Amino acid sequence: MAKTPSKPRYRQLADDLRGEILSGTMPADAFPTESVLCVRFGVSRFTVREALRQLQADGLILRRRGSGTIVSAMARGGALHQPLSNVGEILQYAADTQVTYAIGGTGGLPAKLAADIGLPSGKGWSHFRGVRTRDGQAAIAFVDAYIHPSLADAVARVDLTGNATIFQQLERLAGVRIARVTQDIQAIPASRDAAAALGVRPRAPALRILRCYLDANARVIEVSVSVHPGDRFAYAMHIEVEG
Amino acid sequence: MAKTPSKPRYRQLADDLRGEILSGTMPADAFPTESVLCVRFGVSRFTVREALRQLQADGLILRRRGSGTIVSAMARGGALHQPLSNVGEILQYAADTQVTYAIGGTGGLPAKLAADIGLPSGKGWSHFRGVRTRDGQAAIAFVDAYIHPSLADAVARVDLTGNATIFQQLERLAGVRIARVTQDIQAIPASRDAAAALGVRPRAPALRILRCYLDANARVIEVSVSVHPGDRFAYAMHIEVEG
DNA sequence: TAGTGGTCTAGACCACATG
DNA sequence: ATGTGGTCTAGACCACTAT
Repeated sequence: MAKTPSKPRYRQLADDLRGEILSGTMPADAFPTESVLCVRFGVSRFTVREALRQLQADGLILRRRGSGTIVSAMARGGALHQPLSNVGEILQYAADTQVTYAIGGTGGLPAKLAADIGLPSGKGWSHFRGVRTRDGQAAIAFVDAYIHPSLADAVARVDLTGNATIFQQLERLAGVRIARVTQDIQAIPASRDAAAALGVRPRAPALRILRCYLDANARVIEVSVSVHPGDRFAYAMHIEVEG
Repeated sequence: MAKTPSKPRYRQLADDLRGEILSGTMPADAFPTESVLCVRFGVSRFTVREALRQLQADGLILRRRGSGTIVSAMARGGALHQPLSNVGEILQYAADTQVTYAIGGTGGLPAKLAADIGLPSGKGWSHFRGVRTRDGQAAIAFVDAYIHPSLADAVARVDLTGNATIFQQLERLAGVRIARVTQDIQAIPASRDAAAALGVRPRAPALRILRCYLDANARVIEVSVSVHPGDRFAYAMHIEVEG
């Protein structure tokens, strides 16, 4: 046997249902009732509701008290929009993109960046700089990443080319676990460096996403600044309103 | 008695704890245990966990199996960042901002906008155009909003000045309930109209947020396009990584 | 080992939408 | 009136962290 991390049952159930929805097996207007799912899968209502909560957060289903559950129209929607924003996926549009990093040495955080996130500049942060592309097309992101000094040994083993994000590699190499990510999104004029890397005019409108990756103790493990060309990149998300 | 919407107990509990956290009454490193909260508030563990789930989604607390619950460092953080992103609040930074709308008549959705969201242009959509300001300071948003034709009668009663969002008013006036909001965030050059309203150069970097407000049946009730000046506006959010 | 949060059960009552 | 999803209880066992 391979390793079996023993997924919780509600997650397994959610995965099953997600498969049925995305493959089109599930009729859009006749999603099973909670009680039906209970008997069909032999689990309690708690487990069913926990699974459905995940699917709802993923934007796959809509639920209404008294009325029932339906499959979201967008879930089967065509190729244009893919507004699926798993809490995890939102960070790893990496699946079909590739990145190439160069090592930028170690030092303190840039003063302006440190001020923005309310951290001392410090010293010993590892710096990477890279470009993310999609299928060999034009670049979609110019990225600066700064890794906490305590992870310097893991940094030496980071793969500089591929499609994994740095924080994913850190989780594997250094045994840290990211518990929360903060994002700060702003429109800025592209810097000379970014413009050159992205193939746009200097000062062209660009989307800057400043991310802080926190571990379970609220310590900042990584800080990244992604600059995206305004005409080639949009950040899609959706929000469920409280029931 | 005034109306008592009878909030669920887990929400009441969440509000109480949120108050303690934000006021600083709660010691950051000694957040009560689930079992302690059960006896202190006389509720079951389910109710406590449901409340804590809300606080966690709001970014106020961090939880770890075996270890316990702690108050997020940012929760007491200074004035600079206020990364609180209630699922609901994320849309209504309206609390301390004011808006002034003008009626733009009725008609079809602009062709380009309709194409972006995959909707037919249609006809009979009500159009508003306005500016949102913060405390009389410079404008922070130039907004175009389009309301679904079926709500035309409610539109006539919309308050054009104040700090409520249009979709909040529609919920009250037309009895519709917004179940989901999709957002599409992009950097664009400010149009002439937007630049004039926001007091920036034409073609200056601006943040465009395209929102679709969906009801429980996944019907698009409202479409809004907000243009924010890049140098005065940042969109802050945070993401909890799955446990 | 003791205590934490994570998963799960088997019930119950309620608010709400639909026929 | 029936059935839906939303709230809530009182238990239980488990995985994990800390000591």
